[in-house]
Amino acid sequence: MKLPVDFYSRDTITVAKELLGKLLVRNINGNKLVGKIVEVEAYLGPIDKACHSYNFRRTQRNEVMYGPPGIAYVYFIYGMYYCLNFVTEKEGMPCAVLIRALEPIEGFDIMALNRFGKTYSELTKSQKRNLTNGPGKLCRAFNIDKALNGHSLLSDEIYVLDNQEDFEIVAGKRIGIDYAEEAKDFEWRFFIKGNPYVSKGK
DNA sequence: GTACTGATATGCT
DNA sequence: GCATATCAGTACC
Repeated sequence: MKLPVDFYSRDTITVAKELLGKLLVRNINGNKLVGKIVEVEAYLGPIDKACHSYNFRRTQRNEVMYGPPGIAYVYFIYGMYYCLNFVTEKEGMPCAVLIRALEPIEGFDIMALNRFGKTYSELTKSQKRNLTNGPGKLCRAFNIDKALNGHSLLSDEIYVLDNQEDFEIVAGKRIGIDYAEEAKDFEWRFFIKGNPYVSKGK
C-alpha cells in the first residue's frame, strides 16, 4: 500500500531511515517503473547550512519545502540535472529527504531508454550499474522533472509503496556539500549496507 | 580505479 | 560575477 501522509509528517531523520527499502513507483503513459530506495539524505532546513532553506531562507525554488508533507520537491542543479526530494515535517517547516539512489526493480527497458537511448539488454555492464545510482541519474531514468515539483506522493503518477525487508542501515556523512562548514559532518546520509546501487561508500 | 573539466539554472553578493 | 544537494567524457594509472 502507499505510504500515508502521516509517514512523511514525522521527524525528518526518522522518515529518511524508514524510507530505505521502500519502493518508488512512477507511472508514465501507462508504463510502470519501480525502484527500491537504497540511499537517502536528510535536509533539515532551518539548522542545516547545506540546505536550500537554511535559516528559513525562502525562494521561488524551495517554496514547496514550506508546503505540507508527502509532496515531491524537484529542483534543477548545475544547469543540467534534477534531484528528487520528499517533503517532511509539518507545513511551514522546510525539511526534506533527498533520494540519492535506487535499485531498479521493474521497467528496466524504459529506464535504459531514458538514460542511454537503448534497451536494457544492449547496455554495457557499467551502464547497467549506473542506471539509478545517483540523484541526477535516477531522475533521468524515472523521467522526473519540474512537472513533478510540488506533486503529491500519493498520486497515480508517482508514489511510494510500503515494503518490509531485512537489511542493515549505515549512517554516514553527506556528499557534495563540503562548503557547509559544521553541517558537513552531520551523519544524515543513510544507505543499505552492501547494496550495489548505493552511489558511494558501500 | 583516480583526476580533471565542462555543461549552465538558480540564487546569492 | 560566483558558487552549487551532479554527471559524463577524457586522460591517465
